Amino acid sequence: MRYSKLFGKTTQQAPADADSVNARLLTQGGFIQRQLAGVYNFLPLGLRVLKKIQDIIREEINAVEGQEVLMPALTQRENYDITGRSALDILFHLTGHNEAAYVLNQSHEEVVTPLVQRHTLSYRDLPVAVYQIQNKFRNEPRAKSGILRGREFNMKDLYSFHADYADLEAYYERVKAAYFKIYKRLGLGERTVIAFASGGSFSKYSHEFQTLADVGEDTLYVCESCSIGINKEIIEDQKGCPECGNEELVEKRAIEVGNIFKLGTRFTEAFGFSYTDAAGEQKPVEMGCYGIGPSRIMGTLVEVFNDEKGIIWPASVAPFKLHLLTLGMDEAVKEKAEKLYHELISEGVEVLFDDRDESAGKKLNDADLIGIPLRIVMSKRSLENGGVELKRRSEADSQIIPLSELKNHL
RNA sequence: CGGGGUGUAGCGCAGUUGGCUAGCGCGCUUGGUUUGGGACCAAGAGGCCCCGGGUUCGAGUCCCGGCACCCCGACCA
Repeated sequence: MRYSKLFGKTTQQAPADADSVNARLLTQGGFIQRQLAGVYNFLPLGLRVLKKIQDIIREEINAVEGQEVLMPALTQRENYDITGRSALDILFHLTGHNEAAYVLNQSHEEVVTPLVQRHTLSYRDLPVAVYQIQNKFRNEPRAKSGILRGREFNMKDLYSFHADYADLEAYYERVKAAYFKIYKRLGLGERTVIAFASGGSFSKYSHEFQTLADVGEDTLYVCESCSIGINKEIIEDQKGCPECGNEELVEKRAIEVGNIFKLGTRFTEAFGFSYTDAAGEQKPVEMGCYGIGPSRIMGTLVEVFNDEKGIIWPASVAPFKLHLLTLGMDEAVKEKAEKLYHELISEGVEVLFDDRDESAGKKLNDADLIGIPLRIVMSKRSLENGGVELKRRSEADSQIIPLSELKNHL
């Protein structure tokens, strides 16, 4: 991609309404554009990052036999009346023709349960797990912190259905393990802990995945030897670490980046979702749900990986693999850079090529702001020194390498 | 839902004891000179001053009403 043609450029001026580091840097970098409080446009650069996050999640959920579907955002209110959730404050309500009552889904239990029910009659159809990556709508009393807490936000939600509770528990552990893999691949593994939170009706606890960060809205009590946290909601009931009993818990701020629940029969019973077992008997279906918000992950990454110059993306989610730029007006240099750009593209390397006739300061600062992990500068000076300058965004020093060695650094 | 605040050029803002042709910085356009950490000179373009009423010789400015948005708090299966 040529930066000169990219839709969504950097801006030097921070937006007046940016209330957080992620909102400011993502907006200035040309990744997102605020529509209204808690609702954002994703520009090409931002969408590339979001898709990479989604793809990592998708791969790991596919690996635990989740099957991807796409459910509607719009649903008849009746489904929420059935489960008793239509009075939820966060639910957006709409009215259609003839006063028909609709809601925008804040979560999809009310859609997925009858959907799976329609296709699951026998024990032979169980277990089954379906998921989607789609936008959720929550009428938050106050949206805040850029894309960390939106009124419309992107979410991966997985739902599993089981013939008995033991099978649900076994699958729940598999998803838990998949989640750890996901955070590791996203570069968040080291600072993300699993936390015990209130469980709802059928299990003592649910589990949250919490990334430790000062900007976080949640207060956690962390056992540093087990990397386990306890949510503030339940600290009264839970004395000490549930794993090792350690009572020396450290208070920390964290961003909730995932949440998994054993729902039991809370929703399946409401819809009368049962199945016929091998003996011909009707049995209740046990259900679990598992969420991760890719857009919130994106915001979290910016909160955690930045410096005074801008974003420092982990390689796994960076919008491009390398940022190539020329300095100076020398025509021979420009031609050589064009040639390199075409070579890289033909080899399938994701490259952002800043081909603009801009000053060195502007181009280098833009590269720092955008935060692509690897920066390649080609200039008269670099060529005289034997090649191109290579610099990692996460490191202070650069080095000159011969063009022929560039591939070894990708 | 309480409390506070803001709507003026693409962005950030000034102008508000009523008064001239509504300004500044950045950005944008054109030409020229530049090019290793946000260059310089020159010439330009760009405004329903949130909306609707009212007062007045005269309203961005005052009054009434509305709308939108932002921040803090409460809230966040």
